Formats: sequence, C-alpha cells, structure tokens
Amino acid sequence: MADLKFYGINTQSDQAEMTLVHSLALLYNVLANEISPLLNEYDLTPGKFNALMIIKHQGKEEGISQVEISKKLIVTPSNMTRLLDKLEHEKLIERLALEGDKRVNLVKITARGSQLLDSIWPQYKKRVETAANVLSSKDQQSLGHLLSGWLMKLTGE
Amino acid sequence: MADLKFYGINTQSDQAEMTLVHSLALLYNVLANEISPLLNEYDLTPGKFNALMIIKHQGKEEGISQVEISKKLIVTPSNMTRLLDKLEHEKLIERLALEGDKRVNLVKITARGSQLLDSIWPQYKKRVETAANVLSSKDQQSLGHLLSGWLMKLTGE
DNA sequence: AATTAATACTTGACAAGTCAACTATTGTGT
DNA sequence: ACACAATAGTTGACTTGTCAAGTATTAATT
Repeated sequence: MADLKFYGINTQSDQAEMTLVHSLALLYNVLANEISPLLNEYDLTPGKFNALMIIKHQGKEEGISQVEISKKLIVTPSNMTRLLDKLEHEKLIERLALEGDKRVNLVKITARGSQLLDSIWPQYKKRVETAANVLSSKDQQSLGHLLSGWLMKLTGE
Repeated sequence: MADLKFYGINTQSDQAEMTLVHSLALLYNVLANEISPLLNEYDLTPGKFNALMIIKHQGKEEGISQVEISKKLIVTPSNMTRLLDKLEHEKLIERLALEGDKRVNLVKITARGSQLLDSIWPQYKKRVETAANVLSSKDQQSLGHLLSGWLMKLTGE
C-alpha cells in the first residue's frame, strides 16, 4: 500500500493550510494504491517505473546522469544506485561512461526497457485518467495549474 | 529524503491529468523534506507523528482501534502494529482492551504524548504555513477545496 | 448448535528508502 | 603546481513500509 509520510492532520485548530497539505498527502496515497498493482504485473515498482520514464523521456540522446535522475525524482543518490543496479541487471537500462568525466555514468534505456514502457503506458494512462476524471476538466485544469505553480514557487523551477 | 512513489512523468504525450498527478507527487515530496527535520528533533518520524495526531484528535474518549487509525492514514495494519509498538514503548500511547470484543485494542494517547504533540505543533504549523504562503490565500483556498473534493470523490468520503 | 466466514491484530520475510561515511575524480585558489 | 573543496557514485547499517500467512475472537449461515 502506501507509506505514512504525510503531514497535516485535521484538528480542532485546523487552518486552511493544514487541510490543504493533509488532502495532498492522502490523495498521493490513494493514487499510489490505485496504480501500483498494474506495475506489479510487469515486475515493476513505482520507483523503477518512474526512473525508466525519466531516463526514456528526459534523457538526451547520450543519456542522463544518475544525479540528474535523482534530482528529478527527489530521491537520494544512494537509492538511485541500487535502483539502477536492478534495472541494469534486468537489462532495461545500460550505464555508459561519459568521456571527459570519469565520475559520471550516463544512463540510457534499452530497447527492451523502452518496449516495456510502451506496453504499460496505455493502461497506466487509463488508470490515471480514470482517477482524474471524477473531476470536471475545468477543475482538472485549475488544479494542475495551482499545483505546478506551487511547486515552481517552492523549488524555484 | 522522500520516497519514489510518484506517478506521472511529463512526456511528449503529456496530458493535463498527467501533469496533475506528477505535480501532486513532487509537491508531496517537497513538503515532506521540508518538515521531516523538525520531527527528527523530537525523535519522531512522520509516521509516528501522524499516528499520534490521529489518536489525539480523531479518537473518542475511550480510544480508537488500530484498524481505524490505519484506515485514516491509508496504511497497512501490520505497519500500524509495529508503529504503535514503538509509541507504546516510548510511553506516548497506551493500548487498552475493548470490553465486549477481545480482538480490538483501544489506543489512547498518554499525557506525555499529548504534551509532546503540543510542544511540536506551533513549529510544525509554522513550517506548513510558510510553505503554503508562497500562494495567495485565495489560491490556497481554491487548492484546498479542489484537493479535498477530489479526495472525497475518490474515496467516497 | 456447528461450520464457516469475517474481523483485529501479529509475525516473518522482504522491498525500498534514508543517512553517513567512503572512493575516485574534477575544479579552485593561491 | 598543490592543497582543498566539490561532485558522482557506491556501500553499510538502519528505518519504514509491504504482503502473505497465522492466531484469536466474533458474526453469519444453515
């Protein structure tokens, strides 16, 4: 199921901001539980899936460094190492050397990894859409707008 | 830091709903990272803190069952068991028997637990408010409204 | 009344994340 | 040039979560 990391519980001294963070956290968990089983069917975990998505869609042609991936996912580099170990072992990604800097691994998705993602995507998308479509498309839009706006202001892009 | 469980990555085939879930997940992680260090100062984890909050504020006078807590937190009962073991050992909660049903533990917060929560609350609240206040109060309101509305529709209350 | 099913909680084996400390490499300042 | 700091990645010890299976108790069915 989901993890416990959410902040903000409704209390008698509740304020608007509290409810906001509370809802955010619960929503996160609800959606996670909605989608997780699908990924399991393909021997993926959320972490593996998300990393693959980043590598496939946000990496340049030459690849993307591990640090960059972990920044985009807001995850520790140590976690990234072990996660990529698994993906590499399953031949879903490969790690190449960056010439000019021996420290960095350039990570690229393999054909196999790419195909896997392609076969999951439609179902994945459908689940997310189903969850989102309980809201009117107008509400979806304003929510998306507000959320990404908040995110940008908090992280400075 | 935070965990990897987020769903929805911006891709070329991006739709509104994807961006929405993506932002939601990242925001969750950002906020978690914002607040976690405060709790650590008091030897609490997010899970422990949230459980305490539920027990204190959503339990009746006679207490609240473990199953109820885990439902409210969207967490597995097995996780609840071990989490409460710790809280009990630290004398922040106590488990009492429910007469009439020997299966259930009624969980109550202790004076010690209650005091701990009271001393953390102002700082906790401040951090959340600081994060929320990068948005206008109007935006905070509509966001909170949209989020809790979505949540309600997804979970049926 | 006796089985059977459901509920509340626990336990064991495991997955996935954290932090802190480490190696190797690259960048900076004097 | 040389010392010192910063960066990329890894490893080890630990925490927190999951799932599946098990025990005890209560509820439902026949």
